[in-house]
Amino acid sequence: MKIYSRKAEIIFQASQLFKEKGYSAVTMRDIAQEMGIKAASLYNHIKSKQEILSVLILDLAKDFTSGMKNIEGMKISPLQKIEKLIELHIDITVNQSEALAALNNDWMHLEEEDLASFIKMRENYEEHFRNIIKEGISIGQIQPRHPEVILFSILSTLRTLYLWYQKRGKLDVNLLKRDMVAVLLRGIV
Amino acid sequence: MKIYSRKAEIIFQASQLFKEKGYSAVTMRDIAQEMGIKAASLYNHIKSKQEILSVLILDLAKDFTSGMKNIEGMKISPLQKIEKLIELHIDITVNQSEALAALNNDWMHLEEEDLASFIKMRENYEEHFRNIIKEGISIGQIQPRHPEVILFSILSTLRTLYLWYQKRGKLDVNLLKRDMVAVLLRGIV
DNA sequence: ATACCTAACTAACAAACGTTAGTTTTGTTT
DNA sequence: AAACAAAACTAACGTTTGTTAGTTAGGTAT
Repeated sequence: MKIYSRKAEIIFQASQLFKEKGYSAVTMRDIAQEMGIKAASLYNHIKSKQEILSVLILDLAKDFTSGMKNIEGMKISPLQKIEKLIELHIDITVNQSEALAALNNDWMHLEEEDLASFIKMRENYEEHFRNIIKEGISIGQIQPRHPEVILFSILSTLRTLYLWYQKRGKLDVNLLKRDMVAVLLRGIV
Repeated sequence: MKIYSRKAEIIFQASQLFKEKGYSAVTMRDIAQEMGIKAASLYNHIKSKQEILSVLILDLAKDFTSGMKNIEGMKISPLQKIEKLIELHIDITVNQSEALAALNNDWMHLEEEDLASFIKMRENYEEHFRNIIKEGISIGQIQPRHPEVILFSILSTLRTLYLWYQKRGKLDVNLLKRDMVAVLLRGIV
């Protein structure tokens, strides 16, 4: 992870602490200690603790949104789109697991417009995902089960993959993608 | 939810707040307000904020442990055991979603022996689950894929079911069990 | 040298935190 | 009516919280 500005460095260190203990349990003094400086010095680079959370979550949410837009524009089948979405989540898990943890666990600590904007983006993302599933069902490519159950079972696995990916010795990404697609789409029986 | 003692009532109200904002973001004054009393009054019934978390998480962890023990003792196939485990998780989701949220999100805020004891119970639970999967593979009842990937995809879905169950209008439990078993075991394709 | 910017520092603030001590209210039992 | 236990209260404590203000050290450009 190459870091260019002092601000980005702070946000990165903070994200690691957020991942471990959650936003509310991490203090500005914790973050400062990780940087080897005093808490007050952080404010030469960032506006507030809240700004750190906001940058982490909203930037990542935009990545998901643009990833979805990109995949939707492809001329491939619904099932292939779902495969691409699985790969998108895995790439993000591998490269930005700390921000992903914040997005998953601490989004409710965003304030005002940031909170509203995040919720909107998430609803929008799920809506597009659901439509791909529905289309897959309508052309007989996906089993005619409640789309909501399918959407949820895929998303909940992908969203919490970061918890598990680190624990089990960081296996090969391409292998992981293959296995994940197989298990999520074709089941285990 | 029938509540018998004042202490249980406090723990229940606290669990609802923990589910919304997480343990660290909830103050004793928040809990007191929910009870219609002052924060200091809580201490007539509980020892500490930490005790609330400990009761919530460890009691539920014991439910999982005893549920697993019960299912393991049944004279049924590995696949049927997994079905029973899925049903166990769904029952707990429906009846104790608040405690489940605490167990999922705030276990790391347990202290000392409680933390150690929780981690041990969780590792033990996963170990038994994994063994059932492995046995299913060895007798050809489950596809010969990495057991870890199967375990994770099932568990991550079941563990976060509480987030989704409330949102989508509390559908019938038996229907949910049937759909969940179908999607998790037989896939969507 | 001068000025200037970056990034650290010390010191402090007001608010919020979990918790304790001691007291009063409330409702039930004798 | 007196006694008792349960459960509330007020007041306060020592810490920790996010944050601000003003200052200082180190490097770069004029």
